[in-house]
Amino acid sequence: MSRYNAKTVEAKWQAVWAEQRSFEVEANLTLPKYYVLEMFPYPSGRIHIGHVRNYTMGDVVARYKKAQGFNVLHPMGWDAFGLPAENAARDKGVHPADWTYANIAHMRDELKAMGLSLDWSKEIATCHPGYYGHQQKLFLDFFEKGLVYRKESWVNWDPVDMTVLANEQVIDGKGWRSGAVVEKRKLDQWMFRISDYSEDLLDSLEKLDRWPDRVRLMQQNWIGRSQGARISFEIIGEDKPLEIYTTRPDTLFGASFMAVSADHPLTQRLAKDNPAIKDFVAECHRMGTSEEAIEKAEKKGVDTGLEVAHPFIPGKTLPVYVANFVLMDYGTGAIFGCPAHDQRDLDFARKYGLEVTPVVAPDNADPEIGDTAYTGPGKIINSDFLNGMEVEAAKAEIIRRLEEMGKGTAKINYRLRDWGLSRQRYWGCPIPMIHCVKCGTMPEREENLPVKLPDDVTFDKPGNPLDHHPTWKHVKCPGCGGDATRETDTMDTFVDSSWYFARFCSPRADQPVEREKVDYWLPVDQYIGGIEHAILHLLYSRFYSRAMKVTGWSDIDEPFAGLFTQGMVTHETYRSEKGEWLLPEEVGHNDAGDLVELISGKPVTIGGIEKMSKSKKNVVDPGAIIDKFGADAARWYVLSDSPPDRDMEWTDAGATGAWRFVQRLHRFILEHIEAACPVHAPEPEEFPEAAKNLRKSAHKTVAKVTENIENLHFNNAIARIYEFMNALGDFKSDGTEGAKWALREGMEIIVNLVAPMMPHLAEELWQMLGHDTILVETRWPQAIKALTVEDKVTMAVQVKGKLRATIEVALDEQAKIVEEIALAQKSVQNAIGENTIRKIIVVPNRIVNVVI
RNA sequence: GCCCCUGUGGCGGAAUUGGUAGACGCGACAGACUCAAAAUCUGUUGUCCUUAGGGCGUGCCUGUUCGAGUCAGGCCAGGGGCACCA
Repeated sequence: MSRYNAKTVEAKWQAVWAEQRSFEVEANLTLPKYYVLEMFPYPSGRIHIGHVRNYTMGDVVARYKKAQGFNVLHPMGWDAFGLPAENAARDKGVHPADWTYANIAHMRDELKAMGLSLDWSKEIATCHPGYYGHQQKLFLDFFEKGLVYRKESWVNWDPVDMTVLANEQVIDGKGWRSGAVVEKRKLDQWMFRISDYSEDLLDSLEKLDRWPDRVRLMQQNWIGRSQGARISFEIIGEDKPLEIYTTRPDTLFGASFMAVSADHPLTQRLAKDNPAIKDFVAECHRMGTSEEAIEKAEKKGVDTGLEVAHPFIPGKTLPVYVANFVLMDYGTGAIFGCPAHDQRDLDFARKYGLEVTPVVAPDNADPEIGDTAYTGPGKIINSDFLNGMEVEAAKAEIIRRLEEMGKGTAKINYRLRDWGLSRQRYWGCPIPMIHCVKCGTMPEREENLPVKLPDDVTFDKPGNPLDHHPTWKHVKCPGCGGDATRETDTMDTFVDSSWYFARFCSPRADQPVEREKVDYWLPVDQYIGGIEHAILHLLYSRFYSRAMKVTGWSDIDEPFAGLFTQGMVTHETYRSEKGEWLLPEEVGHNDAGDLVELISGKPVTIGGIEKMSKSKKNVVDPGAIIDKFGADAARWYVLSDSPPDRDMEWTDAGATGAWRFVQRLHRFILEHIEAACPVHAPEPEEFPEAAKNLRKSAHKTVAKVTENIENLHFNNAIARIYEFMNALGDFKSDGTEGAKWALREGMEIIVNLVAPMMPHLAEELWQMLGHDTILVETRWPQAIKALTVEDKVTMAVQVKGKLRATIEVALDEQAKIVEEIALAQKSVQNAIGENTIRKIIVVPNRIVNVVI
């Protein structure tokens, strides 16, 4: 018998779909639309299992929705700007564009081999001027509406390579290539005013009811709305007060010091003639720019010698410190320290011998403070007029008093900062601005868009190639026509991915988007991607859709109506003797069974199981899997083994099981087609008992699989299909018309249910079943309700919560009768023994619990 | 450090959302077919008590409940994000 040949069959159906343009769609107001989108990939060179998982999930949804009669938009593109292309240019001497387009070509072939229902006619790449030119247009529109501005902000500076480093390029405070200690440096940078939308971005999370709760929670915490107070402290001997922000004004009587940021104007002024402060500020600037680095550093400070007056305790003064844990970007860049009720303040106070006065007493607990600050609720003590109040009441009262005195006010603060989009790199979208000595910073004229990247660049010098290009930046000012220079910074690649979903609606339009198209297709109905994008990418995209509304490009606030965050695909990490990351295929076992580097035979260290990432090289090439077992088996495997929202560790064993199922289903249809009735035969009047049961099983499966796919529980859908396959295998036909008909029905149903996951095999089987239509144009099966309900149920009988028997009763049987049957069981009687029955709980159709 | 998530057999996981823990798959073991292997098929497979029948069992500890994998509180372990990786 011929075995199923995945390779030829898959190629055959891919050709058919391409020829029939099965997945190319146009906006059509007479049809209900459904927009399925998976996060587009970075063209790193080859697809990895994470992509296979992500795109298979999206494909199942897309094919399922199409079978449900929706007009489905399912596009694909490339997040093609970014650092790795420049690294390749430096390391291998390849031009970033050549490297990127070669990678795209290879990965496109790989994706096509997966048989995804993508509309390839809508493919876009963000590094193409046809894309980024429109991004520049959007930037200019945003600039005109005041959504973009320029501000000095901090970057990681490598003093040896004379270049700006990304956070991931800073390892233990040192540059990854030079090894030099990284400094913070201030540069003029372009910013988006995302913080203007803090409140809206926060409040609108409520409406995103098809987003995972955890993502909404993460965004909520990220935006970080806090209700607090601004308080001004009089600095002794100074005219201007010190403004602070606090979320705990109720602890003001426990204040023992003030702390200001190293970047606070007061600090900068004092540093001029105080070497100790100057040195300390310099030390702070040697810390990285990441919040993690700042939080993990030892809490340190330096006394400025200044003192402030306590607003409520006459004669009491507090010393002012410059401290490394106070952020200039948050609040006012200055705080009061209340060590008893804030851990950082406590660490700091212990280090510098500052006083620790508890002012909140937890109920029935000793307010003695050791090494742990008390941050819980309680009653206020040691605080004059606040004594005896609960924390919340005390906050309100002290703000009222401060307002009376004109020394403070209630203030809502957000943690969310404006989005710095400037990057000092070549391989990104040029910022279309021009600096003129006379006119200042001017937007480029629209007719000059796109501002294209120059091709002739070199990466042999440190710094930004655009900056040392001989001619590119020298232009005439669009205002006065005089000599001027182009902005040489390019945009953060998050900008590219903040509107690509809108561009897909009209990917070849000569403006960023066409209104009718985005009005029809947006928002994305189901967006699928990694949880690692839970905050930044999704938040930036939400901001972008608001900004595009302000500039008239669309009318939606929220770009993604439904979001699904798939778990990451993880894999062990490997390092060579020298500490370099190694790909799994570079690693193997030697004769002695030790893990070694295959080329050199040198030992390999196994690291943790971590998210697959380019930088750690712990990636698996799925090409080999597809080559060996076919795309259908690979798709089936990534869906079957783990719940889609959880992390999945790649193992080779699972793929074999999927492959076996492909064979089993194919063989079953092949061997049983003769035993089934002809295609489109009319339904007979009578069914033998076994056929009735098969039909019940089939229709229950349809109902469950439909529900599972709706909820994206693909692993459960597959388990149900396996169960039905087992039922089909167990079916004994008696040769009657009813049996033949039920067998065909079962076979057709399983082929339909399997189709979104294994589309090639399903098409092939559909044809074998005698159909001359193709499955991608076939409607999803409907479960017959009457066949999905049973008239009998099995109920569990517990005595004192322990299972003692199971009983079979009629569906929705009266509680009294159920009790009788339950108590009649011998094992139940044994368990009850001499005890008296106190109560019997009957949960209909589920369980009986006899309480003794 | 801060925020979020996860923890169930040898393994991936299921559990009608508080109601029979371990569906389905992988692996393993035994058998059938075969000269043999592969493939396929059948059966067994949480654990302990030699069996009948029971005991124990969802990271750990406490609690709520007739009943807890599921809810609450406290721990432990692993993972993700922390604003210039994408």
